[in-house]
Amino acid sequence: MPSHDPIDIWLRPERSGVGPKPEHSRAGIAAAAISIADRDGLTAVSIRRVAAAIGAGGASLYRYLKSHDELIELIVDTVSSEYDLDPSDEPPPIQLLNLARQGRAIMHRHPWLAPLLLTRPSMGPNALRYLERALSAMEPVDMPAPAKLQTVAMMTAITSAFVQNELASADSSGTGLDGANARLQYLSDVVQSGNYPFLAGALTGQHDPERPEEVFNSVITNYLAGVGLPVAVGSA
Amino acid sequence: MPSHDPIDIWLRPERSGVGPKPEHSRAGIAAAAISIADRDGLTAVSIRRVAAAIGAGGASLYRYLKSHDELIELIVDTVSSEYDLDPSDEPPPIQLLNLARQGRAIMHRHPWLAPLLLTRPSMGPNALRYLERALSAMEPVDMPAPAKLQTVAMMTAITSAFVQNELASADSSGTGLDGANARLQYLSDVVQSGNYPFLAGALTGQHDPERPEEVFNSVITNYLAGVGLPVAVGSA
DNA sequence: GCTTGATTGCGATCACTGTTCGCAATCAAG
DNA sequence: CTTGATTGCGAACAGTGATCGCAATCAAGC
Repeated sequence: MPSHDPIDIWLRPERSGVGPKPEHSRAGIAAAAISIADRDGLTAVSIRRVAAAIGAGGASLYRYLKSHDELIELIVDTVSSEYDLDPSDEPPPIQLLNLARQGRAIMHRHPWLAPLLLTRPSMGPNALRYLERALSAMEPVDMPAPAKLQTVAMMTAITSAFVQNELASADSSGTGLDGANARLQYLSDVVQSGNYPFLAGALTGQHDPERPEEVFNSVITNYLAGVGLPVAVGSA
Repeated sequence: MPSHDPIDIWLRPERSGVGPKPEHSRAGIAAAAISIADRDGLTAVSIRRVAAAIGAGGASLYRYLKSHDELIELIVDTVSSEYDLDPSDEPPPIQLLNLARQGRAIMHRHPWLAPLLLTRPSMGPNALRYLERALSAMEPVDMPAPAKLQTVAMMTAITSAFVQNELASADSSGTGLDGANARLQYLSDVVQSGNYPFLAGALTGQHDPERPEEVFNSVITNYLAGVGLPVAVGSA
């Protein structure tokens, strides 16, 4: 019966102006939730914890949000405001690459973001501004508009996937204690079992210290070139 | 303090052979959990529901799994057995594309899979077999082994991202009732607001009925070509 | 054959979670 | 100054992951 879509939070006005003044705001709630997520992970972002962080009772948050899903929607859109969307006159692929690199930076700042961006549509005002900016960057490109939309969506999806890979491998090599021990033990077993010769070779070969930044650039550039936006020439 | 990594499930033997015979098995648990996830979504896969599905008490599952995370790890690896990994003598990019297409099919069969594959490492035996198979397909390719690993990881990541996009847009256009109404209402507002002219154009332009299958093929092919595996020539 | 001890099944329980309800307090509108 | 919508929130409910303790089981050792 109630549609409780994660979207209509953007249709509902924040205040209604009749009752007592709200003691909090969506922005404040979002800020508290983001700081909790940054410090303790996304699962720590519960209604009660966020409420406690702004000095409110648990049930009070439901005066500002209809559900926990809307809280997530809210923080996703809020961090999307960290994009610098100033116009530029560089060629389209360069502009898109720039947007993707900003996205990567934001996802590194907020490690919980990357998974969310892939799972949900995310249609808040900041996400819309981002989309609009990307589409305006592709204005001179000869391509049907829906295809442009698809291209942007795929680019951010690839970015998110790339960052998730980065974060996952950073985790496994990070602590060096309990987690890494079990993992190394396991992989060592895998290598020594002899059942996976190629994998063994790939795991024993030492990593080149290749800059992930460069790898990311080439991944995005390659994708864009594949859909018809080479960095060299601006039009098809 | 206990390491409860989601990995050591693969190090632990399933049985210990002393006490009474277990009434269930990891395979049975996995099958029940997968069927629940397929029907009611991933969030419905709770310890108690899976236990009830196999006719067991809630706490009994902890004799087979150390945590809910391990249950997820288990079902992810179990559906990974749906890959057909028979060897082939086709050129490497073709083989990789074939693997990616199988991955897409599996993720369509199990809509909860795509998000999971991106979030977790997933190092179970079936995942390892898949990796080994992909690496063996790239044997003739002149590329450092760790880079090959990265390439495979990125390919499955892109596949997962692509499928998540597919599933998300299928959802929004599917039911036509409560959800779609709010979404259409919202997008209509966005278009009519005039704040997002490019977005408005992209949304009003009608979708080409382009086959998603073809789009997927070209996305993967483009990526592979970008990392140095064009479909035309097999070696660098 | 019997004892021993590890192992299974599981009801009860704890600490959480999202969410709803009801009620007192507030404050703009008429 | 009354009215009525709105806020804040304690209490409660259903479900979650996880732990503990105990009865039942069953292979190994004597």
